Amino acid sequence: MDKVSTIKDVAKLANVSISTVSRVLNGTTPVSKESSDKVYKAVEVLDYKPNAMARSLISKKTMTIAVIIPNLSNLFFPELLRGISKAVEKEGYFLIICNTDYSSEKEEKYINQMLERRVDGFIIVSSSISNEKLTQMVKGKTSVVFVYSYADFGYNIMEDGIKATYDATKYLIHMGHKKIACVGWRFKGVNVRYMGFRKALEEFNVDFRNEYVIDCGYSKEEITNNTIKLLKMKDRPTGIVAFNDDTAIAIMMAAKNMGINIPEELSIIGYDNISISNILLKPLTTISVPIHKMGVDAGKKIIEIIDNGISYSDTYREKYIPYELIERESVKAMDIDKLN
Amino acid sequence: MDKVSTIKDVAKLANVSISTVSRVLNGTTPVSKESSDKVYKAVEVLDYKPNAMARSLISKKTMTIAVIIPNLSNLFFPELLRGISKAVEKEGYFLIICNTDYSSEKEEKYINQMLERRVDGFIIVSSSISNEKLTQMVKGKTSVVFVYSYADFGYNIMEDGIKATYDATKYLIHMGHKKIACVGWRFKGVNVRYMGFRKALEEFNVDFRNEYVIDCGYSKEEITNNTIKLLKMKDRPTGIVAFNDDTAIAIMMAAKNMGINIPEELSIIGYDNISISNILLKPLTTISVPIHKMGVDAGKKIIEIIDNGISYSDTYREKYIPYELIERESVKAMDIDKLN
DNA sequence: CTGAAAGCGCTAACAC
DNA sequence: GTGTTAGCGCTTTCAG
Repeated sequence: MDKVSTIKDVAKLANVSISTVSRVLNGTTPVSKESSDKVYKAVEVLDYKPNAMARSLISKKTMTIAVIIPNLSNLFFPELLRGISKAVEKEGYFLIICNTDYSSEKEEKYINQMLERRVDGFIIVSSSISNEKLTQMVKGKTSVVFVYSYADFGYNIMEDGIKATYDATKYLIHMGHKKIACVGWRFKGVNVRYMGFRKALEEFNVDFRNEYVIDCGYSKEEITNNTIKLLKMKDRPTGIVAFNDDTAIAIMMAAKNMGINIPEELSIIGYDNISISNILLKPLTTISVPIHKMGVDAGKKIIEIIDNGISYSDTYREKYIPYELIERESVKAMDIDKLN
Repeated sequence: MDKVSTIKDVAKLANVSISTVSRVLNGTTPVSKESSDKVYKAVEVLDYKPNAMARSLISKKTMTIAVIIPNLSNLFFPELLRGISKAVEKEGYFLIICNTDYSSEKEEKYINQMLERRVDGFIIVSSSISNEKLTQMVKGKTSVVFVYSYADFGYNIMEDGIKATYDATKYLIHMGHKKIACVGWRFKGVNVRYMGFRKALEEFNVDFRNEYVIDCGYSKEEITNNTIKLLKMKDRPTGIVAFNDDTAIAIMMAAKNMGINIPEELSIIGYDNISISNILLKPLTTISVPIHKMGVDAGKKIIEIIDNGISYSDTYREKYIPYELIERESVKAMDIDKLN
């Protein structure tokens, strides 16, 4: 590899001091045309590129934002990323992506490494770190925006998850379903979706059955295996509330492979409305969340926080993002005679 | 924001010199237990995190790899990213993602900025920069791996695009189609897919019709509009070769909205086999490319190049990646009577 | 307008 | 073992 040239090389070739080089390159102080011409020529000849790290060391700005995100397979995340990326690039910031695989150890590790890199800010998505730890790690130390993370400080973006899942469940109930299962996660983080599910069952007097609660985490494989078990029950559910579309899709595939028709024999409602949910084998009825917009919001917000040095040290939560239930084809109304 | 502490603060608090601090933190030289204990305690108290930039300035290593990628909407790219990310994280590297929106200006800008940041290497995906420019910009200056980019130097990863598209087109021909269109891009970069399409038509003596060539770039909107036009033709094609699955999906949707059934009235073959292609409204017949594996390969390779200082300055192209045609449900065999 | 010099936070000789 | 010193590549006073 060719040796990269430094400001010194440029200065030497242009026959000026390094401060002059710095000045013409940054336009900080007026410089004679003669000098600046010489500098530009030298820069050209040497293909000089200022070292951003040396610069950052002084300016204390890295123009980079760390995105801590649990995975890239669930399309929700790339879509969010797209929004973040769009908002942030416009302002000249760059994104470093840290994939945690839903592991809190990895998440901690990455946050610390990003802190060492002195990134200007963080966007932490679906954090799986405990609140106390999170507080200790980042509160007051850097700018941060949370998305789907239940921190008790900082700026948080998400919709009302309890209500949304409540609505999804209610929808199934109103469609005449009595045997309703949920598939997702139960014990990870604050489980608003599970809470919403329970709430709806309770409120509408639908039997809650523990064997209809599938707590399987986020891996496709686990979801599939557990769903198969669920659908093999003698008394299987007629409707499933999936805690996200990614899960709903896995359930659909499992059902398809078992020869169970959707929605005739099994209704499914998802959550997220990821872009592909309407072009599936059976277009998915789901809770639609403005994913891309959330990304853009998160991106804009983190920059605002960085630029204005706002510190949302105390609890602050954006008003919940609006969501909406989209009816497509994956849920069927139960026959009247089956209603009782 | 709290002031972040430096090695100096630690040294002062621990009552040792900064070199001692550095030594215990890096384990470079033995240090007395007494000193190291004091240092650790001070680090703890001050919550000291070494400044990675200062460190990089000396070590000339940033442990970061820039990924230049045209967009995040086509699922091909997130899937590739996932592979890259997986391979690279294992070795302690981080990814900085640069979204070019298929714009060569943006691409140039980002490459230069990443050069300024002294990233250890680049993975450039689907570059839209000319070969000369690319050579001038990066050749000999940094480590780089290309994916789907037709550079005449460096390490390149891709499959034999001409042959693959030839196979896709041949498949349609063998299924009895005589009126075959292609939808994709024609003039961007080296257009191997278009070449493969033409080659098959020619070889099997199928009429080539210029109005069946839809050169519409990558935007969903353009694809949709152009497809509608194509399908409104009095003498519309019975089969379409889409240059990627993302395009195939847009075509499917357009057809659906026009009330045209797939595959009964229109056959479509895609390219990429992105993960959702088999759970679509109509599972897509497509050319399957090992996307995730390509990502992993790219990640492994760039690290190998960085670590060993290998410089693929001269033309070097990995043996083409294997691909395979996956038959699903989006292509129909034409009736015998229509064969002539 | 321009150069010399200090210093960003750290590592790596170099002495003791 | 440990402290002092010289940079890494750059920006920014401070003189002139």
